[in-house]
Amino acid sequence: MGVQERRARDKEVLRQQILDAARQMFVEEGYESVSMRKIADRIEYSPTTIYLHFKDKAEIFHQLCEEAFGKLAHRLETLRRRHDNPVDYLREGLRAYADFGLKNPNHYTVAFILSPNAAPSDEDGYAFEDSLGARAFATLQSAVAACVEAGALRPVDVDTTAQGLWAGIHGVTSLLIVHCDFPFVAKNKLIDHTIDMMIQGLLP
Amino acid sequence: MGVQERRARDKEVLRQQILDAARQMFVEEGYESVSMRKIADRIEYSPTTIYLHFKDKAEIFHQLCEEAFGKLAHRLETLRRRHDNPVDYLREGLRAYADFGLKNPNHYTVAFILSPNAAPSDEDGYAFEDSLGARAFATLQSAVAACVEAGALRPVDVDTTAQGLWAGIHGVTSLLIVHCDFPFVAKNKLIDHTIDMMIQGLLP
Amino acid sequence: MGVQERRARDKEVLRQQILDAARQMFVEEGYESVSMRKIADRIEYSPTTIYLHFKDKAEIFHQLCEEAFGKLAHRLETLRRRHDNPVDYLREGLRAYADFGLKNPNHYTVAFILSPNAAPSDEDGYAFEDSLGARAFATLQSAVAACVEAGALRPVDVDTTAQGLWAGIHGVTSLLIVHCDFPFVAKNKLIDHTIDMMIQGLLP
Amino acid sequence: MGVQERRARDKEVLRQQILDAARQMFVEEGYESVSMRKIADRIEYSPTTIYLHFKDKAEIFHQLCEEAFGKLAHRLETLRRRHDNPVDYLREGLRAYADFGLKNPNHYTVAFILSPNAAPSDEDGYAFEDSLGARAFATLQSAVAACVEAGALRPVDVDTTAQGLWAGIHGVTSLLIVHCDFPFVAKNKLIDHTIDMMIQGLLP
DNA sequence: TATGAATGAGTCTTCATTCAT
DNA sequence: CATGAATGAAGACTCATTCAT
Repeated sequence: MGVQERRARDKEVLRQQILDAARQMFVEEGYESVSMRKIADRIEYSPTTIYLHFKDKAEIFHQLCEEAFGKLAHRLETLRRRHDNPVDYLREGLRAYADFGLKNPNHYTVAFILSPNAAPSDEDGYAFEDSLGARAFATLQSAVAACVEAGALRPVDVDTTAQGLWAGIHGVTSLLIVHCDFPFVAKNKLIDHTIDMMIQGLLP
Repeated sequence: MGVQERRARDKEVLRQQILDAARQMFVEEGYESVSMRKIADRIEYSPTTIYLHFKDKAEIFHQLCEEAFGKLAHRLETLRRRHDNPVDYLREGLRAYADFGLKNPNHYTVAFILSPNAAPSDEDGYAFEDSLGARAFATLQSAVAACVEAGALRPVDVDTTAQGLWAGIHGVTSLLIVHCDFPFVAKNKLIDHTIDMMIQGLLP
Repeated sequence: MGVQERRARDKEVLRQQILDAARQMFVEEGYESVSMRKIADRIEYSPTTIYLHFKDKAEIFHQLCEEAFGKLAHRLETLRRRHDNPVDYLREGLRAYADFGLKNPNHYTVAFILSPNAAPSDEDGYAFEDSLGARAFATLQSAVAACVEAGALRPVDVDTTAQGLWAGIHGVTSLLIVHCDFPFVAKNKLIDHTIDMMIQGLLP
Repeated sequence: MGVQERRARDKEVLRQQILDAARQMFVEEGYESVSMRKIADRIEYSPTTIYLHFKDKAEIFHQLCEEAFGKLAHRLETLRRRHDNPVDYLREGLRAYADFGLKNPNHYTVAFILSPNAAPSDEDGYAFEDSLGARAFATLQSAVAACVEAGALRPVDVDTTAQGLWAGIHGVTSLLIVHCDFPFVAKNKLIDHTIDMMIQGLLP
């Protein structure tokens, strides 16, 4: 029995090795330029072995996305439980989103910056709607709704506003990650200012 | 001498033919999926011929990017001349930026979305800072400055604000390009709302 | 001992499962397209397990061929017992031969149509002469001899005639199998006509 | 000018080298077992080079078929011009068919024995009906028709009879080629006997 | 100037098979 | 008896690129 357990653990370890290598490489080189061979080389296994763990390249990619989405969704949900004031939660949620991205730039890049178009997901019908990404976004959306209902924000359209806020915070996050050489002002200052600017514009 | 001139002209014509074909194909299929052979097929020349005009695929692409950013910069500068009210100009400039991205999704992707590390250009990476893209950003920056000086905006920090606005508009633009499967509200609505939200938050 | 027996029985059952799955797949997809993995998938065992029962793919196939030819030989011998009139038997035997081929096209193809050199069996090539296929041919030969002895056919050379008849019936069978896209007249009509033509030409 | 000519000749030579190698290998190993790599190895060129001359493996195969069909059709048509008596022509045509196969066993094998199913010919819609093979068969068909019209044969169905005759002669030919180890009676004897048997059975 | 021929390296993926368990 | 993990070799095919002409 100990044998089976160790095997399962070994398998999981290798699976994670593959995912780690792939995530890093996708970020470094982009989806198309990463090949199964290169991933295999990096982890020092044969290409065939990868196919024992993942159906194909697209599956690896999608798995990485879900992983990142899941982490983020979890964090946002945890945060919500800690806040009574909806606007505070909105602000903190956006802040947490950016922090998550900056602390997990590889995960963030794969899930949000690289095109899902990159991974064709043929018949699979990998739909953003069904993913954990959608769940993360839903959290934001309901936060906006709560604010509007509470009269804490102008009576704006909830969908549009939620998407606009997401766009804004994604913008800062991705610029800071991708164009890390650009002479940005201090990260925190920029993030806070951007959030302020948006929320300020939504107040009654 | 007439002969030499005609030759030079012919050469330039073919060069443009290549760029035209490539531009269209990059938009349609993305950088990685376009091959020299396919470009050659499209213009009905041999692949070898392309190498007489461009060092490699990256050079073609780089050229197209500069071309596109040049247009953007030019457009922003033109816009400026048409606007007296600095806030109006700011709004229109941001709008033009987003429009540009949506019309040139692949150029935008390579220049702004993807990591410069991942960028295909051979030796040096596509350096955003040196490009015409930087010139476009400078225009935005001076627009913000103008607003503040005119008292049309709160006395915010110009750099931070300009970068925040850029982040916001980049966020919408890139989300719309990359996550085109996401059920966004109407593109124009989302863009306008995002711009409004930010500028509203900056008014005195 | 009961345990050993049950084990032996289980083993035989699995062996038959493998053969059944393989037989069907060879018919459906052809020799080359069937892989050990696919067979294993079909019977829901691991690929490795198959190797406990068969040396390799060729052995499975060889086994299936012998099985099939055994059936053909058996059928021809059964037919013989049912017929008094030697010419009737000859006719029915040829008919049965063609039917057999059309029902087992892949086995027929490997055993009779393809070059023994091309045959997949490892070391020695699938030796027609040693197989049950040879036994089937022997039956045909003796049927011709019986006809001639009975004066039911012209006093032709038995060997030549048997080989000619075999050639003829093999011709129809293999054409129908291999050139299945050719606009043949109805299969049965063609087979019957060919048999008629040949036997008619042998009558006194 | 001489340069262009030599180039064209060189190209044709290489093309033939490829075809020759492929034909032999298809005969020796069967369609599936022959790979582009192996062909390339045999002619000592890189695999890529083959793709400069043929679209894919199937195209090579089809080309080989057409080549063989064409030769045969040509021979049959030449023969027809030499014969007045339709039954004589029929007999000689069948004889010529067998001779062709025995003298060009590789061509014959590829075109008639190996399955056209082997070469999938996807969208191409490679139809036997359009091929030179159809032309060869048409010659046989019209020979039968001529015999029947002239009253030299029984009033049999022309299509069925032509196909039956083809089947018969193909049977001898292919057996003699493929099972060259089988203790057949003398080749000519067997061929003649088979033809006799069939034609005899068709006489009035 | 333009090209046809050629290639080596690379793409994803599947194969039959082995080995330790 | 059965298997999960692993692999080296091979499959068809495409790539960017070079070289002689």
